[in-house]
Amino acid sequence: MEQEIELQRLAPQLLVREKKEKVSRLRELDGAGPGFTVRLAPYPSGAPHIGNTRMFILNDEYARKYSGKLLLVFDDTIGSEEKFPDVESYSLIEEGLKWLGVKWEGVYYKSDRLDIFYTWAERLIHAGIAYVCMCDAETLRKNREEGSECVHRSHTVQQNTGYWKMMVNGEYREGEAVLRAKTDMRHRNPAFRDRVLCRISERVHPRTGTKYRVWPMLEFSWAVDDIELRMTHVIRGKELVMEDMMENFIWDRMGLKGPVFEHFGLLRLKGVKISKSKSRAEVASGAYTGWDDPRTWSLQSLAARGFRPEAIRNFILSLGMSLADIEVPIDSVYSENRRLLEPEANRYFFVDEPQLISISGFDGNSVVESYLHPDHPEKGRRLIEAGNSVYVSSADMRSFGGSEVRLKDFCNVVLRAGKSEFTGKENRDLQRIQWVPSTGSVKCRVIMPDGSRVEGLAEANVAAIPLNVPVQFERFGFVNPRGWEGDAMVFHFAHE
RNA sequence: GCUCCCUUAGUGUAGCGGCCAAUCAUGCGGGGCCUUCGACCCCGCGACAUGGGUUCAAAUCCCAUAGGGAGCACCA
Repeated sequence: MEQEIELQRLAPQLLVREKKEKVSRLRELDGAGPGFTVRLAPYPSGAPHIGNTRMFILNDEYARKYSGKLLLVFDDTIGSEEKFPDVESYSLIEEGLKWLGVKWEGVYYKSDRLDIFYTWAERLIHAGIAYVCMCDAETLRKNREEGSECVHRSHTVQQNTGYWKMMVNGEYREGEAVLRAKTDMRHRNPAFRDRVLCRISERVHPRTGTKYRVWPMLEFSWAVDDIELRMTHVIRGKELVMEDMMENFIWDRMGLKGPVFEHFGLLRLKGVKISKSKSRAEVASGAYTGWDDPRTWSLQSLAARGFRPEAIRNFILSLGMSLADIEVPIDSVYSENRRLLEPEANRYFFVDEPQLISISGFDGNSVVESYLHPDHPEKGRRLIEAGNSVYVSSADMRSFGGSEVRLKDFCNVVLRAGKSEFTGKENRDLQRIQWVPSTGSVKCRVIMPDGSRVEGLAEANVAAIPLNVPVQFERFGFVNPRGWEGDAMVFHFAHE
């Protein structure tokens, strides 16, 4: 402390703290340079949601950082009973990415590339790295547990080539045959013992119908496409590390060099439940308003709430590339967005659960003038016609009933249900509450993040505000005007 | 259970053998300002999981322990 005082006397300039750059720099990736190429691999089974944005933004951000390329590769293999591609998801994803400000060049579809996968499968068979296995799922599992090899493993290349042709030609039914990699049946990780590369599915694909029945597994399709599409890096969540091993195994055996793998840890948002399959069902049944329903947490729903894409990006970048699994409160996202909305959103009065009071001792009407934004007077003013009866919110009545409050910008009253006494117009340091006139106020319906609706009244000025430009309902929160339902104006609630 | 990963203030995060008496944001406490309980400004609080080792020197490298997470078989 003494030293600091001394330093202050001798060289005050040394004490001036430099404001560090706020932008969090992403760490450098190994081997990144000219030609840097990464890919985005969304699975088209619904709208993209906030949980998917980490992958989107990190890939986009690194592609920009290294002036590289970002390819959009729809990972639309056939999936499973629970997880299957659907046709409207493709455009939902592109729409979400555009909104997020992700820039990609080139769109690819795995479902267009089956012939390439087949060619590679044949190469693996010829190289003796892969074989057709006719064990049923149960037997396969049992053998893996025991580490024992089945008879199919020792078939010749010629036999496997024949079986493979039969698979592709439809001579086996779903579940009757798979293509497996000859990794090692005694590998320490049981899941790695002769993994399945391709399997048969008789489901209908939204893009290719029933044209193909043999579909690659994720890691095989990427072992192929990370080479074919010339990726230099793969940035993916760490839940996919085992897939790296499988891709590397294939490349090693074929004498190929693949991209550098980079991972980020799992991100959980505290207070956010996302279930894509549930959202999909509720959107389809009409229980949700659509993909803009806040309960989907889709990018469409965030846009509807008035989120700025930069807020999401700043939030994701603040987490960096850490491998640690983290749980971050959703409020962190809100505070990033508030930072952007606060200086811009105009202010209006809104009362939730309106309750009418009359003001005794106050005669006549007056016109109240308020700033659209208290910190930016240059944005102008708004006028509210005030009379001797107004609505206040029931919550304020409960909290402040009986005591003197200031009806903001208007007058002071002792707040009572029914008759409240006028106590003056001067601006004293009282609890301030919002209010709206008894006539001419606009009925509002605010859709909350949990899907519930808050009904209330807002000052008449809101009827004329542009849609989809977020405003602040003072002491209520930031809301985004979306349109009208009959005589009620509909808003989506962003956050406080 | 098996395989892999992680651990720095309440929550995130920077840190890559000496520049660390550890960064930034948020949070919390106090004060200021303002016609919002919002925003802004100022001051303060608060962390290297534990134990061993390597080294002249460890938040940083190695080992063990504890805690947390993920993956686990024909989903991506």
